[in-house]
Amino acid sequence: MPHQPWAISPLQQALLRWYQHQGRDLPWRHSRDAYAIWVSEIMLQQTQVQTVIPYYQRWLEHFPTISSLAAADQDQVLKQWQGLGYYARARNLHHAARIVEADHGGKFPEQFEQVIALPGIGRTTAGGILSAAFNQPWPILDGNVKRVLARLLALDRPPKQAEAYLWQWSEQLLPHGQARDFNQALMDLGATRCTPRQPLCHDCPWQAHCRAYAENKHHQIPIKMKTNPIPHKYIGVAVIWNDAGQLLIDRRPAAGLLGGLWEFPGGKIEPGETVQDCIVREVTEELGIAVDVGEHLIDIDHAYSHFKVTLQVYHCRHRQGEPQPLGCDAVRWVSLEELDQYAFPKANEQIIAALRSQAHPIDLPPTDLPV
DNA sequence: CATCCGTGGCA
DNA sequence: TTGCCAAGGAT
Repeated sequence: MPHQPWAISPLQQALLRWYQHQGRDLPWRHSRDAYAIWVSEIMLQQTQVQTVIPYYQRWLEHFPTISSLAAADQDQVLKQWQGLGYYARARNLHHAARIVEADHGGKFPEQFEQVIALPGIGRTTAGGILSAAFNQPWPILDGNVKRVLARLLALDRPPKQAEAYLWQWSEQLLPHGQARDFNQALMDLGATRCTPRQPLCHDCPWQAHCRAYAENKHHQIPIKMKTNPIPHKYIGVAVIWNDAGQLLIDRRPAAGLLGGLWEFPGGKIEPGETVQDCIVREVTEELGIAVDVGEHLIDIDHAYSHFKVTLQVYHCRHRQGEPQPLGCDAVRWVSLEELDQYAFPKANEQIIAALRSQAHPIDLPPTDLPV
């Protein structure tokens, strides 16, 4: 802590002055509602501002209060989050809203210990909410702040390996009484000037204070960690039709990858297995039904955070057995029109688009698909 | 403490 | 086309 926490250093003043004129005008900055700011902070985790803005607006129209969110069911919540990714954020936000409703009378807590105890809220998000909503002097250390501080200090190792040190600096730099603006200013600096590639040092309020710039190292800092190659998986996916022209979808288990989202059934193609074999095996294991595999619909390449997939999607005809949720949470027959009501992963949206643009169930051969 | 967890934009 | 990167948290 500085000896005089009320005094503003030239470093702090340069940033605050810059923010006053060059700071971004973002929707959540017009609000002091802790809930609205909370929603923005969760959506902004690992996600860029321009991606978040339309989701943020729609979310607050749909769930304007903590109570309305707490009262919603998980399918509604995930439908509003569909396409944003990292779906545990939505599940945790929903869960936390119910905790606030039950334990805090529906009012977002103002004590740090109570805030950080909520699921999905860590130290940075708690500090972000409490500083933005109530101007409380809690520091933050998100990706922007890590990069800005790494350059300011000419950090000689990856920020990940110096978290405690960077937290100390974030705390030490924070002017009490102006925590709201200062934290927002730090993030704006990282997002608009001190960018990952080609930082705009000529237009940076901290140029004169920046050690990386002084040493001409701003292009090499922050130092990167070496990344491991990611695996590629091949997945057989079944678009299963019944005689009523409906499609079979299942809901993924609540935990793990894409938890709680609906999908077209399928699974990993094992070594030495054809796609058709894989699909027949998977629907037997996961749903307890027999299908005939028909025409190829589409191949979809998709990259997740730690592996890549190719989905090989085939039309199928339901032959035998009542679908059961053996390897999933739920199963349902739905019409093509009803698919809109369910939250699907991005890669599955392309399947739906292909179905809408290409085949209509009435046009499919009813009984004599090649096996 | 390393790994898991989505998606879009960019060079 | 491919890899990197972005307002992190949970386990």
